[in-house]
Amino acid sequence: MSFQSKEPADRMALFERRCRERGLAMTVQRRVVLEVVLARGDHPTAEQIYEDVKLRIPDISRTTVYRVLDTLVDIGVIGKPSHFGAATRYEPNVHRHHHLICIECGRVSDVEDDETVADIEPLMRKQAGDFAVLDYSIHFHGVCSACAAQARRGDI
Amino acid sequence: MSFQSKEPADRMALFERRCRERGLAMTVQRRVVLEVVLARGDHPTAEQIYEDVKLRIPDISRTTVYRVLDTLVDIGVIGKPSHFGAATRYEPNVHRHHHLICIECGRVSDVEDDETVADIEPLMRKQAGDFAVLDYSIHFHGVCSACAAQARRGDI
DNA sequence: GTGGGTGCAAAAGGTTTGCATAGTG
DNA sequence: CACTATGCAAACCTTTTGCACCCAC
Repeated sequence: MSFQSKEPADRMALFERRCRERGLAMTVQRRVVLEVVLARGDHPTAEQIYEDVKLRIPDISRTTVYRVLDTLVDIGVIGKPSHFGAATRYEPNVHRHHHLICIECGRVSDVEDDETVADIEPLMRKQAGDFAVLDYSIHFHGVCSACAAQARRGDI
Repeated sequence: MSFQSKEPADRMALFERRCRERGLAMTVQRRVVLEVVLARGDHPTAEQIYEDVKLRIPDISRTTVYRVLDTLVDIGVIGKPSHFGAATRYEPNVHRHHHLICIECGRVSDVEDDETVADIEPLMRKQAGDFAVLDYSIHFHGVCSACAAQARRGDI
């Protein structure tokens, strides 16, 4: 598990390295979008990033911001919080439970919380600080048995 | 922490009770949308639910499905997995970390994982089963200090 | 009968795509 | 100079809103 420094300068160096490795052009747009994301401490949406970038590149297009963000996530220089995809999902389960999310096929399945609660309860208190934690939900990312079997058969 | 049975019959009884308590009409649409969500073991999108419901109520409108789903979540008879909202978000953080999500203002902040990993590692293995867990991320839901302060001042 | 619920159509986000142009390596 | 990345416009997908009609209570 390689820890990546959050220092903008280091991250920018990582960005340049990754671009060279993959033969990607280091355009002004990519550089500025990355700088903007690093400069914000929060979790901005594409639109918020677009607004910030426009201050420095007034003629940039929204499309470019979307494409650049995708690229930056692909090469691992910025992150994208775990999401179930574009559309809202619904589920029969109304009590505390967690999710297994297959990174291959996207299928989501439930994990009951049961005795796990005991493991996390102290963590909830610890993480609280000045944030009052009321509940939590864990997203487990991995490969489901179906996709693993498929990969084993060589379909990759 | 009240545990709600997932048995369709029980859930339907709960639905009827909640509707009566709140003076909500028990329409065919609400009943069928609920039945459809309970009948599916997965985490369907509104569109998938709409398709299923249309088999039984061919003239139902998409709008109604959206509105009914909202209502069913409100009265707690179905769930909606934790989501950061409509738009995709991006973040500087690329290593394992978790999120505090304020249920009042929607602001998201990071929680470093650090020693927490040790607490969860056995859980990752335990939950695995035939699902190969590669990573996980915890969403903590609660009230941030700013919103708590605001509530204390009576702005609720 | 009355008020909340539904259906329709239109609009409002958010994101993606096709194609011509511009800029990087 | 070649090829990739960008910009524009239009399309697409998901969700919300306003308004008239309908039906459960």
